[in-house]
Amino acid sequence: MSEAVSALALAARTGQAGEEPAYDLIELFFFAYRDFVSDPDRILAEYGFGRAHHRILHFVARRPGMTIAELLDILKITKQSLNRVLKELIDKGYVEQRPGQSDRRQRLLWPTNQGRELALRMARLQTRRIARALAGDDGEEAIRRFLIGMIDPVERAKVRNRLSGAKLGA
Amino acid sequence: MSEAVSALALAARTGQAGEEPAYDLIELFFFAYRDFVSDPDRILAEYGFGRAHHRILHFVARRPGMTIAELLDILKITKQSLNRVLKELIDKGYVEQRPGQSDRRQRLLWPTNQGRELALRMARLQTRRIARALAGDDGEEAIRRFLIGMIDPVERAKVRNRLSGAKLGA
DNA sequence: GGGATATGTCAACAAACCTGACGTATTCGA
DNA sequence: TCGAATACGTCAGGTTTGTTGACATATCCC
Repeated sequence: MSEAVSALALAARTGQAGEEPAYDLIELFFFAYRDFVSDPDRILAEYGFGRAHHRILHFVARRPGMTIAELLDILKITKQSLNRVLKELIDKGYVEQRPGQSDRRQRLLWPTNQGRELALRMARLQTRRIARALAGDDGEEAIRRFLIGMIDPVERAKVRNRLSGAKLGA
Repeated sequence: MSEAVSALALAARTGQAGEEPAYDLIELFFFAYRDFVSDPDRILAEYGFGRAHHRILHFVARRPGMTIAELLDILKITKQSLNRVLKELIDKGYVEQRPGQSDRRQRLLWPTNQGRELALRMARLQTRRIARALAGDDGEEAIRRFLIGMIDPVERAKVRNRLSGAKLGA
């Protein structure tokens, strides 16, 4: 047990990383993500939605009252790209727009009940997969640290704020 | 230390998963993957390639002599979709096709030197990110278990075989 | 009042996926 | 040995989701 640190983590520490690429982790990450997004895909198909709809709905449901600008910064896509998909979610009654209180140029995004339910349904499915992956394991904190570490340093602070501040923006 | 098991892992154990969705892990996974694939994106742009090229080249470089069928099973896309991108990689000299020895219907895929180098360049970049994420952490095995657990059960055995058998198929 | 900001929109295009149908070469089993 | 199954390629057309560039509108702030 407690078998010191892996060669990779050690290499990172000493600064001499990159002898042998971490092929297994690279591929595991690919396979894990491939299947992770396949869960919601099945539900979305029932509604005639795609992955883009899921991403938007998820963040709107999690952070009610978000601005367009913040959503763009999270998704890293253009506003034209966002708008096409967002419009469908609004037309079909999953998301609503309300003018900002302090700044009336903003059109804050809110989930409808329908939207909240759909988002929750997909989150539950993904949670089931995560729970299964964690079953009987006590390394959850290590995983959290790892995932945070995978994020661009510049983005990391933003993500932390978003995670802790979620749902409080309401 | 050794602070028992998380609520989520516990819920998975006891079978009563899914009270509260694991929003933080869901989102961390999204952000981590978003940035993970952005590394190779920059390199690919130099060559006029996209993410699809990367995935194909990666697996061909890792498992020289792979069949089309196996690649399709890994990527979970249609052969028409694969072929368009694969053709470009062949035309530009990053991948070669050779008839199978035992079964001459097969057109086995091999990386060229050029292809191997490009694949390695991107793998190194992703490894650097992974090494940074693991720096000073001893939870690498927990992460590996987690990622494997995220994969569809049916696929898991295949992935295990692929990981351990990689590069031996040559 | 005028510039910056937040957002929307029109148009054209590209990457990367899809379905469906059909063709060819090769293998394998009755 | 012949016919079905398999491995792969390809033609055609469609969808989703991203892009760039340009321009319009409403609001805020100095």
